[in-house]
Amino acid sequence: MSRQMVRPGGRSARVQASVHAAVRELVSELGRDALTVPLVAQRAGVTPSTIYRRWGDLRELLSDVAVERLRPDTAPGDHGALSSDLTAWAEQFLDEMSSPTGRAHIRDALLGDPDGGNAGRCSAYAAGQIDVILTRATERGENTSDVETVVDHVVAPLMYRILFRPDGLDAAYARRLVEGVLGPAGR
Amino acid sequence: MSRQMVRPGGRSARVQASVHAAVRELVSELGRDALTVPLVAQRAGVTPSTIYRRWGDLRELLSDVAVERLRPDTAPGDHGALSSDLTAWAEQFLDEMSSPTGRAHIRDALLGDPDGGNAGRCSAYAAGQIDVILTRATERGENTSDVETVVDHVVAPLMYRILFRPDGLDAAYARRLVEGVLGPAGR
DNA sequence: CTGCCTAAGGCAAAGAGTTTGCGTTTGGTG
DNA sequence: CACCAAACGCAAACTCTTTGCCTTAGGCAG
Repeated sequence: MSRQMVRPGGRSARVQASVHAAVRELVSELGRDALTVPLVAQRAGVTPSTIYRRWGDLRELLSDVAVERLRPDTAPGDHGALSSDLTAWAEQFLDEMSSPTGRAHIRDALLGDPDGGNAGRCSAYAAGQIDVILTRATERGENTSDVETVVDHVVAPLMYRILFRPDGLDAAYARRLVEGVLGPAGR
Repeated sequence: MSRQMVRPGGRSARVQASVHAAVRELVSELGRDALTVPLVAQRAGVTPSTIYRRWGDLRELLSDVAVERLRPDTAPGDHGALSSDLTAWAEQFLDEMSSPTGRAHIRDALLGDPDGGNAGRCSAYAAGQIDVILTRATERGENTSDVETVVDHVVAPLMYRILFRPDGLDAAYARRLVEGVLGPAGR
């Protein structure tokens, strides 16, 4: 239902853009909890029924918007070595995701997502970033792990704690996880 | 708002029990998506406003019920060795949690949970079970990891994949995770 | 370029769920 | 036993959601 095969151009695209923009504006103005479909519709200049028909309900709409905001907008930085690349990425990931708005986006993405497609997309974003880092390391001739291992040892613990135990998370924990997967010496 | 300091006995307790029971009945009869607050209220023999005032909304109520169902009802089995105890527990955990109803409970518990209290409770359940297993191993004289390590290396990957990538999960994966944390030889 | 065809949106009424004020019941407590 | 406040029931007001019907406007074939 989300990321639907809308007609690619014209009115459909305009409506989608305007609704997404309305959601972003209203979230920052009134806070996430104050949103309602009629409110978003009014700001976007459409009728509520349009939103209900396209997205089903508010949660799916928020899920759509959340996934977009979770998409990385830039390739991970190149610091010259696998261990620093991965550490920097993990620290930034934790920082972004563990903030109140980051957590809200993750929850939204997970929630309004009957088929799990949006959650899968989030996971793919992270895996993609890690793949870039590992590929770069391989090209340097470094000895790398594979993506799945890094997902299991770094992304999963970070995400688990963000979702289930938001307390006591800091950059040092992220660094420890990266050390754990590469070996203490940076391998 | 959930797990509130309700008056421990009398009517409040009866209402809570009857509402929880109504949720469980209706979920199994009509499916989770068909639930509404008025429906639950009718079955429970209370008025909708009672539910709204005690739980806030349907999601928080479902979160409450879900957490109860995620609570382990029995101590982890004793198979005589750490590696078999942990493997059996992980396999069962994956099996229960990755089923459609298990996933639904996890999602419900996470979703209707503004302050994260319910999610923390879920995590504590798993940590408690692992602690029992590790303590037993220590008493046997086995060389054990600590709970946090097992959470990071076993629970977190399982949960991450259940939530974000529900495909391709099987008992072998759970076994591999346990081997990873104990060492391939069972340590 | 023109004219169909259909997906998508607008509108408005009907339906359903949510919120709230007020009076009553009922545990807890001195 | 008497009091107090939490919790509940009731019902009205309100908001959100759903739905049928009509109009608009992309896309596409001729």
